[in-house]
Amino acid sequence: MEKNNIFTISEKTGYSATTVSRVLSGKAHKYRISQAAIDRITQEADRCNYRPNLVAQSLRTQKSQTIGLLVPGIENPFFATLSAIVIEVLGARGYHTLLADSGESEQEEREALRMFQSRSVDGIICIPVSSSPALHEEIGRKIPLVLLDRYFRETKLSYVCTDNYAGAYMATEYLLQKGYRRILAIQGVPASMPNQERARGFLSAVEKAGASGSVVGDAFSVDNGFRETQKAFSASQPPYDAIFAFSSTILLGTIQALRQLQLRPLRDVGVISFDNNGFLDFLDPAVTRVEQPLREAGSQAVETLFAIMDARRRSLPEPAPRQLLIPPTLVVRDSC
Amino acid sequence: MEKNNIFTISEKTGYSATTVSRVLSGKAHKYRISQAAIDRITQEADRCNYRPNLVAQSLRTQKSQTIGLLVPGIENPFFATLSAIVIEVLGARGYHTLLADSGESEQEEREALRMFQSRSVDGIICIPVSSSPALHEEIGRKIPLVLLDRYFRETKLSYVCTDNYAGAYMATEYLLQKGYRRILAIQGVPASMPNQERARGFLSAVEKAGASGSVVGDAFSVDNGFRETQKAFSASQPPYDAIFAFSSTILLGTIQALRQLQLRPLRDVGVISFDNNGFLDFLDPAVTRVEQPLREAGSQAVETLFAIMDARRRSLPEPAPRQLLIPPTLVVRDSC
DNA sequence: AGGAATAGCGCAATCGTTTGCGCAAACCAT
DNA sequence: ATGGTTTGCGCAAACGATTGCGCTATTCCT
Repeated sequence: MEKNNIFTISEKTGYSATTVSRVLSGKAHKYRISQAAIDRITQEADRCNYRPNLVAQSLRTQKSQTIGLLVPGIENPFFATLSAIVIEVLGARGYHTLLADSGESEQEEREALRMFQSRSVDGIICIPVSSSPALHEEIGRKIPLVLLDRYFRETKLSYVCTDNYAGAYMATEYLLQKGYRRILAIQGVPASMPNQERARGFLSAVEKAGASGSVVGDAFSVDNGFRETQKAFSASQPPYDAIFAFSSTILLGTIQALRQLQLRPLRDVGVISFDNNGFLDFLDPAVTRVEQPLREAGSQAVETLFAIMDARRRSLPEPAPRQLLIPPTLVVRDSC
Repeated sequence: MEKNNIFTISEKTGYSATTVSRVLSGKAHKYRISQAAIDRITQEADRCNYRPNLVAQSLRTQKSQTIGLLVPGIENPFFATLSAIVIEVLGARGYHTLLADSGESEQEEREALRMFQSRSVDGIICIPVSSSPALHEEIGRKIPLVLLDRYFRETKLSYVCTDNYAGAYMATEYLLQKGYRRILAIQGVPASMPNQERARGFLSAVEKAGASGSVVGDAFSVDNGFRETQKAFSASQPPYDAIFAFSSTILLGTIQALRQLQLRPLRDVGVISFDNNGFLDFLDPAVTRVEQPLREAGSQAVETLFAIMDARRRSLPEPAPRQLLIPPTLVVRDSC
């Protein structure tokens, strides 16, 4: 395992480490290095298969070509897809991704953010867990940071999120238009912003139409969907004619419960869901749903991050935070 | 953004940077630092909220507390779950994860591995894409490396994979035992090792029972499942009474095709699948399947990696490669 | 009292790059 | 010949930590 750095190349070629560095980092022209030197050095570099030590490079330049991505649970297909997109888009720009998973724990989130800092990542994309923006804002002052998918109500931080209000409103309107009048919405974590917005959208659509609707539940889980559905539909005369599941996990619980109760989606009760999940097409009937434009969101987040990074690099005045709400789309299938 | 390193702490406290470093990296006792110094230094460190610069630390110690994880597509729920587990287990050991996604491209895989090297990660866990082990073995000589989920037939590298042969054999036996005699297996990428093993397991079970079976298809995709199913079952007297899908994506295609052909799983044709995917429980009927023990695999991979890292650290003779095939389990549901 | 042992700490080199400055040689014009 | 540019390159100081070695007091032992 002989070493292999700019000094070894320097010795072999007779040029100084400085010149070697300049050639190999592509600054040859800027420093007017002769063609002869360039040729000799690059030739030797290939020969010994030289790769710059990125750690040393980072230390010196204070840039790591790395972005920290913090997600609350990569096993969730929603976050997995989003991560894949972010990683891909970053890769296309020559950046690597340090991925941390907070597992929905505020504690873990704090640690991950600190770790990103210690590691001097060049930027952070974060799907936050905590309810207070304090830490994020503190970190955001030092390192460019963009929130993704979730945001804080009052914050100067940039974010890119789904317009959950609009999505829920749209879904509810669709149900109403189809003739459903008594709608049960099963929500996820009540404290989370996306959930609140969905609830708000749902309720305002219901109210506007003068229909009746209630919001129940407390987690983005299959279990929660199951329990709430069972509770609501075990009466012989259920007070609802449709269900709006605020996530695909909730939906699955709902489906399971309905099946147990011998009720069929569409025929006995209208069903609509939130979330992208190709799998919903394979249920019978396929489930009508509100889909978030993940690719759009992921690349906008990266875009926004790079804008901030760029401004800081040139020490321009920080641009106004870019706070994007991307409208989701209604994917119509056969469940209502 | 005032800086905040061992020198600033050194100045504030009057101790040398050396002592500060020793205290803050927990080596105080080893170097017999006085309690007074320890107290003063840690106090100052908290006060200014000091975090060691991990980049500098890595450069000096040649350890990064980072593992490179290379997956062929994080948006695939299977890899997403596996990644989540690996990340979690690594985190519990105090390691961070640099995640790269090869997107099933050999080119990307090469670059990612090189990048890991430049970054001096302490170890690599890789779900490989390429068919030749050459590069992996080269890298593996320099950096501890473990293959996960896929492996190379003749290699000295350690790996942890599902015993796909056993899994397919088990599934096929189950079908046979249920009375199915003419089984269609729809496979994924024929060149990939897991696929070959599944095919082998399927065929040998069929042969042993003297039943009839064929293997068709060429991709782990919904589309492939759809096409092959349609092709095989559009005749009025289909030559098969059961389908074995080699992945859950293939299965979905199959379900779709059957639905179009007005055939029902279980009633008209037995269906069994490979892969973990909780969603399979929500199809109607729920799909019987061969599930891989992902948690087991993920943590065994980490375990194995650390064993190699440990041996190298103490420059012990490299232990014999650990090559694990983990038996999957049959999850019985209602589709056959 | 004299020497050895120990406790407590610091010097300076090191990891591999980058970069501000400056220096010598070559070239050009007067 | 003189002075001014331009060309091509190298010195040495960073970046922020770690660590082998050694130095000075103090304590201990006989």
